[in-house]
Amino acid sequence: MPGTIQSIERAAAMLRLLGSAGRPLALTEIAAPLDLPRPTAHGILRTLRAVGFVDQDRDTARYTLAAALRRLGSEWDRHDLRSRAMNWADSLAGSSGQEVLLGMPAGAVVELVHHVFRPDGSPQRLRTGEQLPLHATAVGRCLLALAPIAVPRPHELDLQRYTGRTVVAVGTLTEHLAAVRHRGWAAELGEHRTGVGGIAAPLRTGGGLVVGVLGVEGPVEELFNGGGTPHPRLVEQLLNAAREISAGLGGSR
Amino acid sequence: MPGTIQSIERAAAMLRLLGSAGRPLALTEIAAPLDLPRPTAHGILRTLRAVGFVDQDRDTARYTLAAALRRLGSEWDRHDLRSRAMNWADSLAGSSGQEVLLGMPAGAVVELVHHVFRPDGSPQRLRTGEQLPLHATAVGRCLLALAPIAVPRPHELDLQRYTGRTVVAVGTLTEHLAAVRHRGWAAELGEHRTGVGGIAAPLRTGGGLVVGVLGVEGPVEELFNGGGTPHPRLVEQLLNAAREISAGLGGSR
DNA sequence: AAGGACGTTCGACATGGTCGAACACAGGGT
DNA sequence: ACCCTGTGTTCGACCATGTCGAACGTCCTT
Repeated sequence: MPGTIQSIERAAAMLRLLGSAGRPLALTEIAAPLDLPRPTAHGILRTLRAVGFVDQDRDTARYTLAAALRRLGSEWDRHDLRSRAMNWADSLAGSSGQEVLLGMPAGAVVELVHHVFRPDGSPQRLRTGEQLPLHATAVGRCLLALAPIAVPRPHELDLQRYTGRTVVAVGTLTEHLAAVRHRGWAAELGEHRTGVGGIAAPLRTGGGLVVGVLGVEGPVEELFNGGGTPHPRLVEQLLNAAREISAGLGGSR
Repeated sequence: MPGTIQSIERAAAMLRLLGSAGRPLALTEIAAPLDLPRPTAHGILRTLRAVGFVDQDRDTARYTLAAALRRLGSEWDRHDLRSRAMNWADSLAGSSGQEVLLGMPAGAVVELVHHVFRPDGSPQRLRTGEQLPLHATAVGRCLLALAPIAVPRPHELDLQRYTGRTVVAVGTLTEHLAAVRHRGWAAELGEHRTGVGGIAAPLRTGGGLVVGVLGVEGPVEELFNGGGTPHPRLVEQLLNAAREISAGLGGSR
């Protein structure tokens, strides 16, 4: 049974030490707890600095963990959510007959991290990476209402008009968001693209934190009945998928 | 000028690759882009797995970034906030003449990551690490109102009574939280400890995310006037310090 | 059954990592 | 001003450790 690579183990121990320290550490404060000679510790730190995992303060010569390590984690968050949700998203497109969107908050927009084509073979464009307005889409509304910390507040948004139906009054939008909070899901009828509507439900991790949103999008007349209410079966399918995905993230609805 | 440690550089490159991949990767999918022979790549992965930075799926043998890397980042978040806020917290204790608390959400409580003594030389105990109830303290109220995603909802809390003034009705608490949202800061008069009150303001990162809370605590009669309203100058000092800390976190009020 | 792809182990070997000695610099004390 | 101490960094001898070709075992496809 082959062993492990000592220098890599030492580097990892160093990163853990820096991660759990309450402040930037000096070389001797790193070498001593790890029982390493100073030049050995210095060589490892120099390498970690070169690869961008550790920063060194120019004046004090003290070392801290670098932001690159944090970025490593959040990039993985995005892909982690995608990999955990895509099977359910695919399945939802099949059962609903509509296209399905998986989104995450990204500043003043919602960014699609996964997109499933409407399964009718019609010509479609892959929308992964697309950024949608928060106020005029169901996925965006869902985040505005249920992840208010992760996105700007309604009055901070540039409420641009996309169609004749787009809500651009803060007061009206705020009322809609209150309804979303009450129901637990969001809806939108032709506000972003004429004739196209959507519904959306939040994805939560443990502790209830909303980290993403699952949405169904399609022609208004297929998603909604005459009174502007989505078909109950469709809402049920959406909420069920969102619930399953959330459970897989350590959360629930 | 000495060089860097090759094996550590290779390990870092591997972590970056796994971090930016959209899915778990097989050994060959890791070795090829890095131009490493498979046994070399395997040795590095085996080590990264041993130190807890990489996970390997038992069935598929594919590799992914491990949660330990994410934890490294969030531990640093705690200490990062502390190091960025402590100067302002110290200064606020000096200008207000009261003890100052710096807290972060921690499940169903707010945990103090920094505590500044009341600067009058009276006997005091260091409270760093102490966990305070969300519903009965100003720092907790602030998180309940302004970081609702990071903490449980009011009706999910165990509304324990600490003094005769503690609010233990969900409805009343919810009204208080609405007032906090309206004002942008929280207050508490003798609800956690008899005769002791506090006020608190949120600390935000870029995007408005509330990640912590700054609070002032002291005798009720020193912080509040007869009508139960905090002295305006004290609120101003608190909000100014919170604003400065938030700016340093890439955020604003 | 044969072949190919891939994860993992083995072990020879050479090179890359280690680390004692030395240097440079800063700060404090006399 | 000089000396001492502490600490970050460099140098280079040396050998231990990391590398990697060959081989093995497993799984999948034809």
